Amino acid sequence: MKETYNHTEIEAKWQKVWLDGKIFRAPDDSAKKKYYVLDMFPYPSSAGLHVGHPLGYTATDIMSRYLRMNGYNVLHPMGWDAFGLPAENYAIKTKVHPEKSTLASITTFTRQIQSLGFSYDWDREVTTCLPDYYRWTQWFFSFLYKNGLAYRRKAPVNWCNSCNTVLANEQVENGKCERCKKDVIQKDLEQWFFRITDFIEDSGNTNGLLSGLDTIDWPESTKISQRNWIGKSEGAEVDFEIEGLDEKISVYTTRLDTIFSGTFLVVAPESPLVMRITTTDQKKDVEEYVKKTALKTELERLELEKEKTGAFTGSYALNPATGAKMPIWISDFVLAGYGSGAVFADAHDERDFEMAKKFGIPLKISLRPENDELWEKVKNLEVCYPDEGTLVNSGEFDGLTSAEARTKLCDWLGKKGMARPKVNYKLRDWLVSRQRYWGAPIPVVYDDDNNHYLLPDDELPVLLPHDVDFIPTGESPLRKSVSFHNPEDMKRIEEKLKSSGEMPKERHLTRRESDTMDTFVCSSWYMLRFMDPKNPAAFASKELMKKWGPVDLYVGGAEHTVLHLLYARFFTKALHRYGYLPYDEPFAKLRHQGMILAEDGQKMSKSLGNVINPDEVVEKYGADTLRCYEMFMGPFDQKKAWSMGGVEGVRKFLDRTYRVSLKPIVAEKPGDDILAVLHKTVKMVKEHIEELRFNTALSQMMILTNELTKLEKVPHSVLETFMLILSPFSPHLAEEIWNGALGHKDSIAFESWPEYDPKYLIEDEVTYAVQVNGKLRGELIIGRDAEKEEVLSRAKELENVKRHLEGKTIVKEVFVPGKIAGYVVK
RNA sequence: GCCGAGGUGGCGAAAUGGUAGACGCGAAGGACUUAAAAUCCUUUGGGAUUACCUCCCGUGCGGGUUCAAUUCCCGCCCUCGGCACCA
Repeated sequence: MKETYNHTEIEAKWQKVWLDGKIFRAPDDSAKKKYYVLDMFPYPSSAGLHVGHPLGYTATDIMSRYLRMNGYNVLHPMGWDAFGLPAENYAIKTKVHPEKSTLASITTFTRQIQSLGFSYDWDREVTTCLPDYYRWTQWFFSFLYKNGLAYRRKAPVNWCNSCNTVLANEQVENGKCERCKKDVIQKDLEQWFFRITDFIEDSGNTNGLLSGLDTIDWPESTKISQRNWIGKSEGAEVDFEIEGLDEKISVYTTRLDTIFSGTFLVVAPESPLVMRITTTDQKKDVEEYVKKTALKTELERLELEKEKTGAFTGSYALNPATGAKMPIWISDFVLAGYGSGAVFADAHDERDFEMAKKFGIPLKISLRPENDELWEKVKNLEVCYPDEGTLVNSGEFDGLTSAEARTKLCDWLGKKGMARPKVNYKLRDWLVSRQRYWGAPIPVVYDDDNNHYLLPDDELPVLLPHDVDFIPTGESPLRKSVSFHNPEDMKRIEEKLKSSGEMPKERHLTRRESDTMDTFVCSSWYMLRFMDPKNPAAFASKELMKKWGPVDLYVGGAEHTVLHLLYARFFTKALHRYGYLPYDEPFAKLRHQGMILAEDGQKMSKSLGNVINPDEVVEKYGADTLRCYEMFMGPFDQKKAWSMGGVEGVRKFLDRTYRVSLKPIVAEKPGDDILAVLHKTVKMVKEHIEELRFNTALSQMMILTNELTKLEKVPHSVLETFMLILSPFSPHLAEEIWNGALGHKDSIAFESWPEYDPKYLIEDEVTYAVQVNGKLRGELIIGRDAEKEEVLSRAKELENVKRHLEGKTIVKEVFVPGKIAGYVVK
């Protein structure tokens, strides 16, 4: 071995050995117990790898290497989430085809990831933008369609004017597009949806998206986010008759206890009901208001500070509890997509209260708060009281609490057929069609009457054509592609559809579906493809999915708490329901990595010029240093700021470790002192790896290196054990020392994880902290077997302790074996 | 507004009822060197005292439980993240 630690040479050498030898291949036929460790696969951006990527990848690599050494057959794959808008936007700007730029980015990412020495099974690499992958994405569309879980519907949808495409609810942030941060507007369009709402509750033996959360080991905060996003609420549906019309309005409420104070109804302006109930007198007002609302952006509508707006329809509904006439208004604070798009309004809701005040609509009170002072104000309609209380002005229900009243009122109205219990959810079906080019084509064709037909399975894949203009026009770029609508293909498909009887004889196919699928569809099932990545006959075989799945440990950023993680659960549950999978949750254990901030504490960004390039760190300090540094920065799941000083500190640790290996390596028996530190380290590293507490695992190994630095000669067995536990963190250096100084022939990667011997952890002498009234007053070093009486009487004799006991009476003695000797004095 | 995470030296952080600040960075001093770098050693929360023994204060703030609280309980403050007119 060389005199100095040459990371460049060492790392290149071992990476070649690992890659060429394919030593991390996960065999399908191994008898060992399986363990599936998965990273959220990256979008290969043209900016290259970010230092945030190796944080998660190092953690999973440590776990994978650790588990292999513990006898597991570890599946640890890597692939590319390669469809998506950035490549397409880049194409619009530069005319470089997205496929070209994406494949170039993948090449860069591959080189960068491989330069970090991760133990991926590269034979399982998948790339979502290649036909052998996306033909199965298309298969999933067909699978969902055939089971009634994919459907086409005209609905108000989120439209981004800048990206020229529709967006899923999950992709709208504060009324702005998740990607380009421009305003999102509402449009009525016919789009494809996946019926994710069908999987909220349990059905058959498939756990729902809600109850399934109780079966998986995920961060509680992520589970809570998913529950909130699904937004289950339990209430009642109440019918309101409309005066003079043979029509009823059904309204959802969680506050049936306030029904007696309901004085008006508010309907969403988009509701189809609006035109039917508007009287001739009010037509002008209402139409004007509806038009104005339609022009507003999502952001304007969400503006919370704004005054309530609205228009009177001229119609009246009848309160089912009191029979009173209730004017029906329209206002944009009522959401068309939730419940029935209508609410009954009263004085006990802040929004309704505001609306009534603004338009002079009469209000009534039906709830009394505990506080008398408040009650005076509430009674006089000076303030809104939206909380629960005691019923008043509610006939026979007076005196009940809100909770009691809700049940009784629902029964009472239920008997008259005017109300029933009802559960509502915020989660909507997933809108998956996008008017963009760089995505998986939807396997559907249309005829001259605009009827759609699912393509037969043998027509898959529908290849993405290359003869397209990327400039977004609001119409999908694929629409005008000539090769996409090749007459021969269309004719063949038409014949197939006609011979199967799906298509009437008199119709003709005119076009393919030109929308592509949301890229989240591609990433909803990739964890399954890794289990059987080359299968030409299925997205993955049942046997291999049973063998490898579910993912045992999934690691990625917390930004995917709803989008990807919810969609992937939905896909898994759909497959489970139809018998493809023996499990209904894709990720048994999930952990998030914290964000890495720039040295200035801000987010890394090109415009701030504070981005750290992992390539430069690898070149200057080495991959092992980068890996260990990122693990040493702090708790894995917390955000933390980069520090080049910290990088150098970790590099010094590896330098010192290297120098330890240059000392004389001797066969003689190690001393008890070094064995005590060694075995303590083995124990702690094992425990801390299992809890993903890599920072403290490394601290302990630093202590060991510091101890070894003090020795003249290094016992062979000590260095051997050290390299074994260091190898998951710093695999190149560990291999080098294992093969060089320690003289082994085989890779360290498949050696057995060392056991620690508890006998070295027990010290002959222990130090007692001696406390008087809980304050430290001295230390007592004594044999570990010393009895309580002996410890307490010896501790009492310590000079300083004596001083604090002088003139006081001992009222209690405290004894914690091996730790505390204490006296409570008065 | 609601939900979640967090607040400990000059800095990143340890310690989940038992000696607060392990480990690392930074800083100061020393050894080696012609010198520097590298390396090695020592010191390093604040204050009093300098007898270097000891005492007081100290984990966002205010209370409480306990012999003992960063840790448990109650009430606040601040920072960051998510959701947000969901009736």
